[in-house]
Amino acid sequence: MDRLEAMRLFIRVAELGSFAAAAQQLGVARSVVTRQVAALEAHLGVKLMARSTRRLTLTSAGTAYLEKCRVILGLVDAAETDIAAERVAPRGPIRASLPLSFGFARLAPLLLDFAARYPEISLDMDFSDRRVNLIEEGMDLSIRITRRLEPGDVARRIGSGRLLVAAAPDYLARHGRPRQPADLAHHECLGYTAAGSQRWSFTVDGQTEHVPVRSRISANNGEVLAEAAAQGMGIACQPDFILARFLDAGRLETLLEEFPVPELGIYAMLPGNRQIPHRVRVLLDFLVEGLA
Amino acid sequence: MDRLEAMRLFIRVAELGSFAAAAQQLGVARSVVTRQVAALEAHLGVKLMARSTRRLTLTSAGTAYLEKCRVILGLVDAAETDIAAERVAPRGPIRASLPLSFGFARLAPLLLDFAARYPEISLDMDFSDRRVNLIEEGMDLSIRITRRLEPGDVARRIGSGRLLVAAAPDYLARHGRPRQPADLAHHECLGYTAAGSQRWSFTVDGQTEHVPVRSRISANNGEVLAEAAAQGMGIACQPDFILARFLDAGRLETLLEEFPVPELGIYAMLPGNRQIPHRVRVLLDFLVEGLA
DNA sequence: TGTAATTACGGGATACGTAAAGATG
DNA sequence: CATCTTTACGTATCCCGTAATTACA
Repeated sequence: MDRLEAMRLFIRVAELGSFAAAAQQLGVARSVVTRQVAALEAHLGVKLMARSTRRLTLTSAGTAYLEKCRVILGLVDAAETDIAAERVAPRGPIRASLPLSFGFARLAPLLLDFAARYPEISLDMDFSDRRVNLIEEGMDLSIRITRRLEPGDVARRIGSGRLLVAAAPDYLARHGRPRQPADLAHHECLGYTAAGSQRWSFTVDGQTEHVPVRSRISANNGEVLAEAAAQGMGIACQPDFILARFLDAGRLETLLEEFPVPELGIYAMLPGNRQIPHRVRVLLDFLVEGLA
Repeated sequence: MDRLEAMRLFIRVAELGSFAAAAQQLGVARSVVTRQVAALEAHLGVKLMARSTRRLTLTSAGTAYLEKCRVILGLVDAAETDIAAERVAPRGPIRASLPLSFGFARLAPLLLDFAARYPEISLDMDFSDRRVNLIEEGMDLSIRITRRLEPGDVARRIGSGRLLVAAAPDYLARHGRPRQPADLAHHECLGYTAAGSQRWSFTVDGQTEHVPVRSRISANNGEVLAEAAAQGMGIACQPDFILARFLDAGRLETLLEEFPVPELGIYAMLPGNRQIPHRVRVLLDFLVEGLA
């Protein structure tokens, strides 16, 4: 039984004081009203109204229930009205800051689809890897790929990634294949930024170990480092979505797979002090679905 | 579609992050869950969750709607829990004050039925016609028959009555039959209390007219006055429920029917300053139904 | 006796479960 | 390829509207 519909009928009957009038007003047969209200009463185990052919009176239970039905149906309608606002064609500009490498690797095709799908939204994308202060910059969102959020961050997780360690086949042929994380100390390691000493993290025997690695080359762009590794310049540790095409092409192969690297979260950092515009929520939904 | 059920499923899916888990937990087929959520989305015109075979994420609309669903279903459950309280067998004493005449005419059989129906309720009835102060007397209810309530009264209308003017056939044969209200001035009029001068009200040409009538006999008991009229002592103006058995027996016949007398309300006066006990509400419902 | 509520009943829509198909990691 | 979601499909159930029945003033 559809209880919401039954409640709607019950309210009308109570308001109009008549089954027949309620039936006519709602455009259904009289028997429907009778049965729905009777079913409601059966479900509750209580008579809601004392009826005769002439007069109709709510019982005390009916009076109490009537008010609750009004509240409930009001909330249902309100919820649907709010949802309806989500359906209007979103429009306006979205200013976003995206990591360059991630942007090219995964976001660009998605954003093209999005632009085609929502022609009324203009995208103002800043493909830089610098950290952006959302509020001062007036940005709507900034995508950040990180192991964990920091306290105070307001963000929505829109996807996941995993760091992989990989090198070119001929590099491995020349320098040997590392068998465990500690072996990396003897190799040129191509990680994110921060030249000189770095520490990469691995899970060894269920424990996270931080292994110091040597790196002479650094860059703030994963694509560049992946390309460097593919050319045999060293061992790269980069997210799967960056390495994917190199791996597919056979230019890189993964290493140390039995020592997993912590998962990366892909987050849309949001301004915490203002309402998220509808068009931004639409974009986020779109990205979540596209990155799934 | 049963939207409440769909909302319940949607909540479970969102909580468990899986259609299959929700289906198993609720003991329905997976396809049911899929269809219900899809139907909900179709009804709202919005995708509530982005799903893949591995990961399931609420959209922004879904997040907002989820909270509303929780509130709504919580209210529905609360309403049904409250109603359930109405089902427990009522018990305890009810102290009531009843007009003697009305009590005998109409209430006595109802109260007998009530006592049989609810053996755990004891009835402490004060059959007097004096006006009772509910609060000071500790009464649960006091039945009053009146044209209208006074400001500040707290009451529930439990029935209706109508004043009828009637006299015995042989009285009419001896004194003549009044044709209009003004004719009553020449008759002994048996009304409620207040001996000497009284005014009875009639509707004449759509206007309410107050007709002065003469009365030498008064009583605070309608049965007594009706009996007096039946014995040819005058013309009675009493509620239909009192005159009924005299009329049925042919001992009285009605007069001036084309001049209607205002309707009477039968009210259960209630204490306004405390909660009405469940057993009293049950009695009121019972009386409403019995008097309909 | 007439009006309103209820019940009976037949046809049609709807919803379920099983099972196959599709998608995804 | 294993798992989860979705779709296809046949069946059973439910629900509606018409019409007969009952209750009440």
